[in-house]
Amino acid sequence: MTTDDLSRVFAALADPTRRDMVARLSEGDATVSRLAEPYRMTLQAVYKHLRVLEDAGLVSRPPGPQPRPVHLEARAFDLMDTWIERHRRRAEERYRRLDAVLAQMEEDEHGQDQGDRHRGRPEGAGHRDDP
Amino acid sequence: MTTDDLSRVFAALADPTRRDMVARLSEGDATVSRLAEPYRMTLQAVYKHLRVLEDAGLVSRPPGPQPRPVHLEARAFDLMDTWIERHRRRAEERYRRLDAVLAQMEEDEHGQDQGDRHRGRPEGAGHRDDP
DNA sequence: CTCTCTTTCAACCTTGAAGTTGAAAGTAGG
DNA sequence: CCTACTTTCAACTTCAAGGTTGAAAGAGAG
Repeated sequence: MTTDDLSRVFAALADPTRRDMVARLSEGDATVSRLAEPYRMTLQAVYKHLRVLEDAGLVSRPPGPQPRPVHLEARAFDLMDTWIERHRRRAEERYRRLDAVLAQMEEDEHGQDQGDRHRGRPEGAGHRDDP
Repeated sequence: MTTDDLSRVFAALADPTRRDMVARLSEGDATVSRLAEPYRMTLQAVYKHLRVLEDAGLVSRPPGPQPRPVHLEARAFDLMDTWIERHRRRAEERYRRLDAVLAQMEEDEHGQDQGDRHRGRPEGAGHRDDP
């Protein structure tokens, strides 16, 4: 089911430790050992967290000489941002247009599936994250 | 460890099904059975997902008569939004001010822990999500 | 009252996430 | 070369997340 990009980003940020790492990296790149300092955790665990952030595209580590610094990829925020904004906007717009709400209520009460609002949904397979 | 609010919201949206539910709810409230239609999943599973969304504050279900509709709480997006924007901004600002980067590099090379940047972290307990 | 639909509770299974330990490669620098 | 630090690989534990089944309450409609 190759978890999609969005899922990876959200999941990555669902962990407080990882969020803290991102927060600190937003103030500047850092070596892993330096990054790991605050946490009561094995170094390997920190590397694991970094892998998750890396797989989500939130962080990069340029190849090369040994102490390779961790770098925040701020562009990775865009994915979430656009998703969130899209739906926030949809919801707010709907909230403003009262008529739409009323139409919805009528449709629901009459049970007539004549309304073309929620028709032809894919029924099971593909979701509709980013149409 | 009472997972904090942010973690709950991010975790809630880390699941494709749940994200799809939110996407559809952004177009209008819906009854649970209607919401459940597209998914190849037990009704109980859908209720579980709704519980997660509800606990995250992303969704509400007014008490009252039986088919209680599910409603998107668009305000719940604000939490994530401010978090994301805060760090995105920090990162971008840092990127613009080259001098800061240079100062950082010097500090790192000299190894002087005189910099008050990362000092006195709570060592494992409280993180610094929303100072 | 009874039948049906909605909603919830509980026990269970399976899988992945987060941590740990232990050990092995790389890559310096002395 | 040897020593130390960084990075990764692998096996193993613990526990919660997503699903399932089965059954029990609540609430409306006949």
